[in-house]
Amino acid sequence: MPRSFLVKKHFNASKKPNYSELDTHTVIISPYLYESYPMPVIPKPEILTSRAYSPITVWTSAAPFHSPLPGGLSPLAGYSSPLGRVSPPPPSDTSSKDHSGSESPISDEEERLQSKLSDPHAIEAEKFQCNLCNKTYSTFSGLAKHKQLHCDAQSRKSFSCKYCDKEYVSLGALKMHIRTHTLPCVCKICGKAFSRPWLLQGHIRTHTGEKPFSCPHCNRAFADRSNLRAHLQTHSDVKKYQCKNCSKTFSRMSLLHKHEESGCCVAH
DNA sequence: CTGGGGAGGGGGCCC
DNA sequence: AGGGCCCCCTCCCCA
Repeated sequence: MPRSFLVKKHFNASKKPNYSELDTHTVIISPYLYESYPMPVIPKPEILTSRAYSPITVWTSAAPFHSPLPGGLSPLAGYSSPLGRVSPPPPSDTSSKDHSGSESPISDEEERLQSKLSDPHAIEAEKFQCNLCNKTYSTFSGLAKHKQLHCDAQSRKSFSCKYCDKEYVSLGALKMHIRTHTLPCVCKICGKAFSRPWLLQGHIRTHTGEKPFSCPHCNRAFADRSNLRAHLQTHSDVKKYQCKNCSKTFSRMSLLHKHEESGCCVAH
């Protein structure tokens, strides 16, 4: 079943937002790709190594998340996701690895400045100087503005997405993320749009029926390597995901979650 | 209800 | 720096 609600269709180009700064050109896969596909080769059977599985991942608040953004850098107000899926407000997105959700404590610099403010002699003795670029300002507000617009942002290497509230440490990572909003890779056959070319190529296999990933145990074939990997779990006596209470193993984390939600953990 | 397949998303690593 | 690829994950559907 097509999951069209997950992707954006660019049927009407006039409705495409103007992402002039970071947008990438729309990628149209060459017709040759629709006609002939290089057959990926699996050199050897994929055997998943069992590893310790911790069913509950706890994202600690160790990593500081500096939330205040200058007005010009704040996420677009009222932006609605083009993905169709209506998401809850970002702060509730606890699954994201990019958000710790914790507020950073007052920085040393802020503390120093606050102590200055409480000490008039200190204010008189020296100008307000940026500890990063050594620029001096006659007023605290001037320094604060400078730091907010310049040095703090640079020192954090914080690149904020203008379509959501995610932040990245590099421009490259931000550009990669923005593709998930702009979806520049469009399927020539059905018009579905994807963030990356290889996602589009995987989608094209749904049209061609190509299944280059074969199971070495049962000769089933899959169009997606991840799905083959999940399938291989079904051949294993001991599955990858284990219930910490009853030790029953499952081939997928979702099945383990269902098992736990069904009351196993309560029963013990 | 459970297990599994299909389809797709996102971050990280490597070249 | 950017693209390709890999891995892990999620969601939906169906037998």
